[in-house]
Amino acid sequence: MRARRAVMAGERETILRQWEMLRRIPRYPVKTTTAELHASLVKAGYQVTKRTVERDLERLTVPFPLLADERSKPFGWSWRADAPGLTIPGLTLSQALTFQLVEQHLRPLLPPAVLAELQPAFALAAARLAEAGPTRRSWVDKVRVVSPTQTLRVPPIAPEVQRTLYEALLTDHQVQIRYLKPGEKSPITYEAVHPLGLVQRGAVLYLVCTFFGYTDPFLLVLHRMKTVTALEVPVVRPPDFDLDAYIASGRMGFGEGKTIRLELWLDADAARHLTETPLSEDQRLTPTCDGRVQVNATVPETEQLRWWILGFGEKAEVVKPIRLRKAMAGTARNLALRYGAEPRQINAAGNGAHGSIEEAWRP
DNA sequence: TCAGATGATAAACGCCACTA
DNA sequence: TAGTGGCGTTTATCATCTGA
Repeated sequence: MRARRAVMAGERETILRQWEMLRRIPRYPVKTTTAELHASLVKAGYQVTKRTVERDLERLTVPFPLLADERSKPFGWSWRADAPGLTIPGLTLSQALTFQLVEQHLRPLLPPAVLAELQPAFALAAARLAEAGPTRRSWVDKVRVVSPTQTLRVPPIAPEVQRTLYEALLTDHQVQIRYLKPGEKSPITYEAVHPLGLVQRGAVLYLVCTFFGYTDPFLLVLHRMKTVTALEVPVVRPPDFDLDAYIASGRMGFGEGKTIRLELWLDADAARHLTETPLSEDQRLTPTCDGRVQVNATVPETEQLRWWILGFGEKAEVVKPIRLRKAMAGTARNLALRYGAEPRQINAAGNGAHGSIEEAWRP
């Protein structure tokens, strides 16, 4: 009886040690050696010989997808690249769901190498949701992220371009980019581009970068890049550059980084959502005498702001700044011209007739 | 200067004895 | 009886030497 108990204690020790070993073996292409594993286990308090580690590895290769690179000594041990993750305790349903959401929505932003590393976790999450049964599996069908604006198709990005650029961004190295500007027939070459950040805006991925020795950040669109070549030269970051501050300045909305004090009159129903999702920290909403709502807020002056206001149609009226009001009035005039003309007239005249419609429109 | 030979060292593995 | 340590053998790698 006492002997059996001692054997069981030994078995438990062996299982714990082998479990520790499995945790210490990296995923391919990273490898570890028997000596490294042995040193690591000894450090963790498992006083065994290297010979035992060798035997353990040999045994574990049968039930687990382990690889031994025997092309040279010492052998390199690793988990197979496609091996499922080894996690105890297993993923909870909410963790599995989170992984699925991450996979769906961050895939365009994650470097291919990072995605490859996370692939086993994604597979584990999918398996966890699948094994939860039909009722729980429907979780996946119950959660969606939708765009508040018109959905556009994602433009294709060359995998090699994306891989090289992400790698350079991760390791802070300069790149050479062949870039096809819209309307151009042949690409131009930017010799030494300093990647500073990556921003997804709707369906488009932008590289925030500097080049030509300028410190003012510039935007390049990933799907217009024809080739990206990594350079062995470190990135020089502008000392005061901050990606969050850059985005907050409104540059991603195609502005000049200026802010304006906006006064906008909105129909009450159109203004309702601003009570829950304000335009800015200092936003003020004031009812007007004609039943509308006066919105005052400090916002970046961008094209995106104009598109947002135009999206309300006749329900929005810009009061201040005057410059923006005039721009909106101009857009409205042109719209009235377009919609006032018969489609046949537009086809015949190319851009339509103006006279009577121009006169009929009163700001 | 370079290719081949040689020796030292390290790693892998087989085998045997011990132990709980 | 399974797990382990330890020893001997085999093999690979690397540094050094030698001769063309």
